[in-house]
Amino acid sequence: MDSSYKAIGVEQKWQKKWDKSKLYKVDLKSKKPKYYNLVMFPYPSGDKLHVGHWYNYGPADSWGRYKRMNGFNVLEPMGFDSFGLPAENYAIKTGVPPQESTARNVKYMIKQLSAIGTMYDWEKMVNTSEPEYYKWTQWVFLELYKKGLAYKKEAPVNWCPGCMTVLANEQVQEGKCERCGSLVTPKNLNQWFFKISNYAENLLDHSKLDWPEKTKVMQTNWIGRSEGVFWQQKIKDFDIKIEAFDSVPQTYMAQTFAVIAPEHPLVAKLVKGTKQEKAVMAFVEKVKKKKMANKFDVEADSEGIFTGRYIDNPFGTGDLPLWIASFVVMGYGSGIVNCSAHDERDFAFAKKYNIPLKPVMAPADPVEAKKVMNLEYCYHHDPEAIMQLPEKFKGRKWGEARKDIIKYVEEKGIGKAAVNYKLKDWLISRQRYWGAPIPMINCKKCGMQPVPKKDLPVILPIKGVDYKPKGKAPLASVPKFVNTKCPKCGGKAEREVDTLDTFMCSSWYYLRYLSAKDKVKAFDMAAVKKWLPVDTYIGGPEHACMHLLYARFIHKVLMDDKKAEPFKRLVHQGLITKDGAKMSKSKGNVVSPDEFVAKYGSDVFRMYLMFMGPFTEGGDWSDKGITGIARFTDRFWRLISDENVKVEDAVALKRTLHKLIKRIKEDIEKMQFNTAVAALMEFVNFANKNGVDKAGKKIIAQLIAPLAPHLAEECWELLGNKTSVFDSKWPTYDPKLAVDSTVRIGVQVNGKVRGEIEISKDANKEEAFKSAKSQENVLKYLAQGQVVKEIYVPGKIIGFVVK
RNA sequence: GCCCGGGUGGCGGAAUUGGUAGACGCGCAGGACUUAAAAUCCUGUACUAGCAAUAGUGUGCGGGUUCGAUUCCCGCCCCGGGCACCA
Repeated sequence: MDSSYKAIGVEQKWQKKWDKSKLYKVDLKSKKPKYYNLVMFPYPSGDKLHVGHWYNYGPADSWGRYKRMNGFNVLEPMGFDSFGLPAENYAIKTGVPPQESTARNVKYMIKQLSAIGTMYDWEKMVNTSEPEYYKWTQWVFLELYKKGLAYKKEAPVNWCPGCMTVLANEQVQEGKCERCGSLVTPKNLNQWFFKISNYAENLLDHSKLDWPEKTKVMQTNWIGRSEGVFWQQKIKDFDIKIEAFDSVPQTYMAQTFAVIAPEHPLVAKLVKGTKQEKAVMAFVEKVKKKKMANKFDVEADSEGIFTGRYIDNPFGTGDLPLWIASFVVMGYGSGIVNCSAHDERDFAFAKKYNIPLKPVMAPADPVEAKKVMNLEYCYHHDPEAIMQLPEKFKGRKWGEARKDIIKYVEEKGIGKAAVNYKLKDWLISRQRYWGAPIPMINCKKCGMQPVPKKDLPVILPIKGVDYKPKGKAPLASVPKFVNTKCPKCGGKAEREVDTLDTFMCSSWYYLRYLSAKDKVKAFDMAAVKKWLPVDTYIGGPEHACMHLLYARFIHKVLMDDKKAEPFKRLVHQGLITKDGAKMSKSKGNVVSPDEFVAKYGSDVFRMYLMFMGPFTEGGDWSDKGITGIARFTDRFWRLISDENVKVEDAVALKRTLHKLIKRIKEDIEKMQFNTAVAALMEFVNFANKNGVDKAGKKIIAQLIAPLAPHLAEECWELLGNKTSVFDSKWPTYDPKLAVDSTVRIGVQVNGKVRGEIEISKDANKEEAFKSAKSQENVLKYLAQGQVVKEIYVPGKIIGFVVK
């Protein structure tokens, strides 16, 4: 008789049953404790799901199933982040409207996702490119606009003169357009921003979050908080006040020059009509081009030019010549920096252009101090350094004097204590078609007006759109879309033709799942209060500084609570590589799960991925071991379906089962699915020798259920159950039974293992040593000298020290 | 350059409040069943020596602490990821 497990048929059978019985439909109002198990939603490309998708969704689903069996009402939704460039590029190439290709891809992807055997509640699905979704994305924009967090300003974009369009950073390769190869140039455009920088301080607070340390550190560094002062100063002969940020204000007496960023708008004004104007502007152009082409080398291209202007030095140490320096970052601080001898870059710059330097601190060691004062090298970042100047702080330690110096410069009015961040405001407008239109209207009379919320959504037109870029956003080519009435005065007005960054769609979707069909509001606050924060959010670490930061920001704004957090526990799945490289279409190394799933079934494939190693670490793909899991699955099935198994040792079976329940629980809680699978294998090996009763079979069917849902259902049914194993209660264990009564421990002499004894788990010292000394091999080594120390750690080790 | 991870058999990996390193699986070798093969089952498998008992070596490298170190400390090397002129 062929008793082997027929995975394919069984899996289809259960997927149909689950579907029909609506097993995974979630009642959001249920009284059961809630559990929001969220996984980052995918972009619906037309490609098949690859191993990476499975590695993400399979274990995430196993986790949800485990929580469900532990009595939680688990919400496990799925949706599609469907706006974005690939569909638009496809449209440009083929003329197929993104609406069509996207709808097709979504349909295809739902089918594939279902084949994994996940418990998604498809009734709650969201699709960000559908009007019923992006209507509310627009609504979110208007909320931010209302709160004064959305504004417009000029900002540079990557412009491809060949394609006549704006390029995303990743479309620029070595300064050239990735498609046509034209040299990309900077172009200033008036664009929309969100004031995420207003929330910098709140976003730094990770105290309520159970996130990987690495991710929190990445966000912290990204936000880049820095304490210091803004020097208050003016440019000589001009009525222009300028600030300069300084995180090391102790240098104030050391400042001998100042530098300004080449891109700074003041530059042209400062040199206008002077004899150096031409040279300066040429220099500025040169640097700008280099920076835009991403060809800027920090070391090699550190250069500058004197503006001919001076900063009215407020420190009484003489005026500071103002130079343009290529290394100054425009977007940080004010784009102007006061320079001193105690900064590596400033030091090198001054040496290069023969600008005088004046050290004000030195090491305690007099020989080194002399070198520093003679400018032999740049000395910095040492809090133990001794101040040499000015008189007021002379002799004090540099690190310690800092706060008094800040106090002093504030009193003198030459500086203001301040905190500065690297985090820049979020640029949300895109000169693209396939995105949510920005709901704003430009009226010549009334200015920029928000679209009234009752008029949402601003529908993205399908007909008459020229996807091919012609120098303007594609929507500008649709007069029907552009021409509208001013909501304020009723006169002729024009719509905003830019669309929203897709990160905006994904920064609030977890709220929409809770009320996907709601026609009157973006999200149901009662449901949000009940279901948020998301209990576990699973997704790739590449989103640490973009999506995860944006979502936290938007959440705080929408909740009107700067402390609100959307995602409580965050888990990053590891990356699956192929021959050490990230899988990608262009490299042609994408591994498809299809042939494996067709051969072994989705349970085996899922378990194999989990068995490969720790979930958070990923690994290099190899199909070498999948037969091991297939064998295990067969063995498992045979064990369950064999009715003639005799139990040899009932006590041992009981203890082994309780130990197993404990291990599986602990492993799954830590998302170490690999060791959970190993534990089940060990049990099957044990049961094949010792036998297992029906009660035991039921337990292992439950334990394997999160990892191999179809197999578990089939076993569960075979064992006489009429309802789903996922409606059964997760087995519990008795801690007293989950340990062995005896243990095998090693016996060491001088740290080397010389024997092994089996004794009762909590045997006393005498018993243990007696047993140890009954070992011939141990005695041999003990006889080599005097026993000076005896060590006994119950359940772990016996040790003797012999001299 | 700076900040995180990580380095364990032929391979994927297991084990860390310091306590028998290598669970589990793959692969390999031998055996059983079979006319044969596949499938399945059993046995062995870190390396070196030995028939074996056993001994020596062994968790990237070099030191240290300890009765005992994959685990703790110091100094390096290599791999992966992130940031990268942030004054």
